[in-house]
Amino acid sequence: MVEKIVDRYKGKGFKLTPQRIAILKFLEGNTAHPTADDIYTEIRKKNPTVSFATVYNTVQALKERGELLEITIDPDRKHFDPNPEPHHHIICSKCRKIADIFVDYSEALKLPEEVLDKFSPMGNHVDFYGICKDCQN
Amino acid sequence: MVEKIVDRYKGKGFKLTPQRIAILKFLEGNTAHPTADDIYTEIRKKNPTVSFATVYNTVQALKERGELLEITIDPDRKHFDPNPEPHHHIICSKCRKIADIFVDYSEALKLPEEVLDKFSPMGNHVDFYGICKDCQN
DNA sequence: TCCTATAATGTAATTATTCCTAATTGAGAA
DNA sequence: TTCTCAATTAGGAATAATTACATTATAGGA
Repeated sequence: MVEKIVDRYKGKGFKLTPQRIAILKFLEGNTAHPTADDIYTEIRKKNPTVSFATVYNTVQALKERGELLEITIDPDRKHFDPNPEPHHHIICSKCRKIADIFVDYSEALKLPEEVLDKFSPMGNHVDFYGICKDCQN
Repeated sequence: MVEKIVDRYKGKGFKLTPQRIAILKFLEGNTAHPTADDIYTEIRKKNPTVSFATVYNTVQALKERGELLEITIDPDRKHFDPNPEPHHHIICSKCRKIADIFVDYSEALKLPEEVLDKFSPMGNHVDFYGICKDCQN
């Protein structure tokens, strides 16, 4: 797994450090939509000196490379999604759990003329709100 | 205008104070999607003693009554929309301006079975991203 | 192995928001 | 109109999330 990560970033102007590798390993295939604090807390278990600054620096660097999405569905904090494929999310209004929605709605999401007169659209994201089964008891 | 506001809230368990009336007046018909700070700054011009706590208390109370929407499209700060009708938004990635989109996409926004197995959806909101004409120069 | 640009760290600073509490006040009851 | 009390206020302190910065360390190419 580390080799895969090394291969992926080798010679791409992305300096691989133990801290970054730890963060990348944690994010790899992670569908839990962690917050910065989630990442920090997890990484600290094995790398107790990693700072928040490094976590934020790294997610920022990944965002700029288009390899990480910043999710704004939760008004309380940012969540991150290491799956950069365009997709959507649903959040449980009670426990704040977030799940992925892999449906391409772009055909349906047409904008009216009066908006197109004022904006050139570049993308979209659908927030769904609901209650998860776990919270319905 | 003040009379309209008084009529609307009279006897509804929502205590009308001068501060709240000032905030309500500012929000009435406001399509600029102000932040808490925008509201605070504006209200302070005529009511220099109003505090942030009052602004937050008031938007919270309005949110709970379903008269105000909290917009999460901007990762940097919350914006508020005094139009409680379900609608969507587009934000300019450069100047952060937000505009309303009055289109009902709910017919198209169906969720796949595997999501419905885990969540009972209650609503949705579409974030559009783009560049506004003002910023294209 | 050496060099250098880049990254990490720790801390301080910012920003956004919430909490706390004593004092005040709106609005219904008398 | 006056009284009463629960709701609301101001203001500052507390919290949380994020960013900035100066210094130190190190990854990775020469």
